[in-house]
Amino acid sequence: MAATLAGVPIEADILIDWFDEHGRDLPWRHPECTPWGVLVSEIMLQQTPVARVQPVWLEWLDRWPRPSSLASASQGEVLRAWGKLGYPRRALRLHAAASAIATEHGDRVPDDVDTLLALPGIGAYTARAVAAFAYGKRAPVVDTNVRRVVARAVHGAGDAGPASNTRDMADVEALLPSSDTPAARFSAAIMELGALVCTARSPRCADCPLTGLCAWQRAGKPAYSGPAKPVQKFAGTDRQVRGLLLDVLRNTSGPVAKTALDAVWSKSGQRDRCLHSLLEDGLVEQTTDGHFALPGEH
DNA sequence: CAACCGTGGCC
DNA sequence: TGGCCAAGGTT
Repeated sequence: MAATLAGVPIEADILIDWFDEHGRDLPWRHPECTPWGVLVSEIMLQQTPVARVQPVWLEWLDRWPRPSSLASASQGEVLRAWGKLGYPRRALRLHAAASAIATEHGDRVPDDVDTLLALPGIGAYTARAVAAFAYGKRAPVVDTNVRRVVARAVHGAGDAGPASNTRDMADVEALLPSSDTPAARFSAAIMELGALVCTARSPRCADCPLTGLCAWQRAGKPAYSGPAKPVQKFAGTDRQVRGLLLDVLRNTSGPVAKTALDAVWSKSGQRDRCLHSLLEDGLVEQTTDGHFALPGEH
């Protein structure tokens, strides 16, 4: 079934040629972008769209051009600069990763997957994305875009089922060109195809370079028939409340009294639970006089 | 493996 | 309007 795409060099070239012509001009793809810049982009892009990441990324690289410069900032400064990208624990983990890189790796982002995996906030996807995009290495880079393209083009399914790291990486491994540079370009290309053409909602099959090779296309584009994808609620959840609490601290220069935090959510039980969880996560600190502040800002 | 962790835009 | 979706990771 995967035989149509098993002739790797041809399909890889098709995708790479398409990417050369249609890939977006993103700052972290510029030749002068450092591995550190690539790492910062990958962390910011975890579950956050490119359009919101780009301006923040530019500020960060200007302000903290090396891991050691970010490591020198306080956690509060980092959380403020993170702004509303979401999932602020990513900012803290990136700060911690920067410290480890500065002190244990000579201020140079590691280039091998296993070393990258040992850093906070870097998982299976990000480690391989950095190896591929920052260092031009051959590694199966599997994100939501790649999983969708493989599900369709290779397996003929309408969409990817539940993620299975081992299986998904094996699928991509089988498509990857054998040498480093083409493999890294292929990884960027297939991800970009999923982002721009083979999209989740209304894929633009008419613009797809794989039309004719795509198993889903040849099967008549059957609808997705796998298990229903879990829907993440947001309104009313702790995630919303934590976000509201943190937003107060981001928008205030110094420590705030608890009454200021009490104003953002009416349910006191949930409010307090969320404040405690933020304290436990190190996203908020309490001052000696009982006020609350971003970590390291008092 | 499932649940949890922010935020905003789109159809 | 509200569910879906967005370059995941950790527990």
